[in-house]
Amino acid sequence: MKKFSSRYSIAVHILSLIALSPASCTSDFIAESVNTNPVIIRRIIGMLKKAGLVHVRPGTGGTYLQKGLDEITLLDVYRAVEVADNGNIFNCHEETNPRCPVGANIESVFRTKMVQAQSAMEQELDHVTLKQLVSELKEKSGSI
Amino acid sequence: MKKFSSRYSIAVHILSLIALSPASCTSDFIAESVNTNPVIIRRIIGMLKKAGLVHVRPGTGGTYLQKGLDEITLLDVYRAVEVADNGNIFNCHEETNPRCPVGANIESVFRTKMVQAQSAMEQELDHVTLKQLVSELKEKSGSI
DNA sequence: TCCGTTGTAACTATAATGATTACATCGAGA
DNA sequence: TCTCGATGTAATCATTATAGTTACAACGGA
Repeated sequence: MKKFSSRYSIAVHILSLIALSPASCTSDFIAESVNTNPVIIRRIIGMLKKAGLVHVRPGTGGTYLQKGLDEITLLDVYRAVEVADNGNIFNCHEETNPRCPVGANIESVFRTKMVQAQSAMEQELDHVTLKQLVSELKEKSGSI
Repeated sequence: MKKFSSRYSIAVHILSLIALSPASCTSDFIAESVNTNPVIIRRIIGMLKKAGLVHVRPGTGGTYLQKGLDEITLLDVYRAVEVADNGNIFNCHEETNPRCPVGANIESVFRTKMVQAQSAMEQELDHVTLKQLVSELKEKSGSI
């Protein structure tokens, strides 16, 4: 199947870099760490900006977190870059046959279950702050 | 972003139909309730068969559940039709810069968090059996 | 044997993703 | 003020998953 795009992991990567070295974070620098094109980085930063997570000074730039590291959760980042129209990650086929007892009711029953499952996932994401994640990165790298 | 395909909801639809009226379940009949092409149905039934959830008699057909209704959970169905190579729904960008403290460690840290979130979702799916779901369908439709 | 059904292959259209080039614009510093 | 480095964004392209459709071989009960 189709997974989530790598936008999400890249967004977390970007925010971690900003948290650790706010000075030198140009899109070129970040792109080198992520190993992709600077435009990809700028696009994702644009989403993070729109979500109010970072502030960017145009021109000779500079990107800063707009909240504290412990105020940003993985759910915030997820919502910033992986937004479906209504937020539901589970698709349900529509326009089923209304004269069939299953076709008439499958959508509402199925959706209810999926909302519960998705909520469970999002709660997990909401429990992890960027602060925790960055401190784990520091541990692993030993330095910095 | 990209949602899960509608294969999943269609698979649940198919299994519900089989549970309710095992006799008349040809792919044409099911396709009419789902409102799609019979080939789509046959493809999905093929996946359910491969997962050991149903048994199909070729030729002048007939499709039957291979387990009890209360032995099949929404997680079983999910795994039958929405399988990613390694089962992970969250993608992580790879080949990051190993000389960067973030690039070198982001993948393992990120993956750990995502596995937890995904597990929470799958546990929810595992708690719902087809039996429950079908009984809710019956309630809603009043009849059958 | 006949006919309805399944099992698949092949093809098309659509959409999301990721990469890339190009360029207008901004703003700090010389 | 002018230059230069950086951002913001449009446009294009290749790749991939999904969904729909046609076509046809093969199966098996009546």
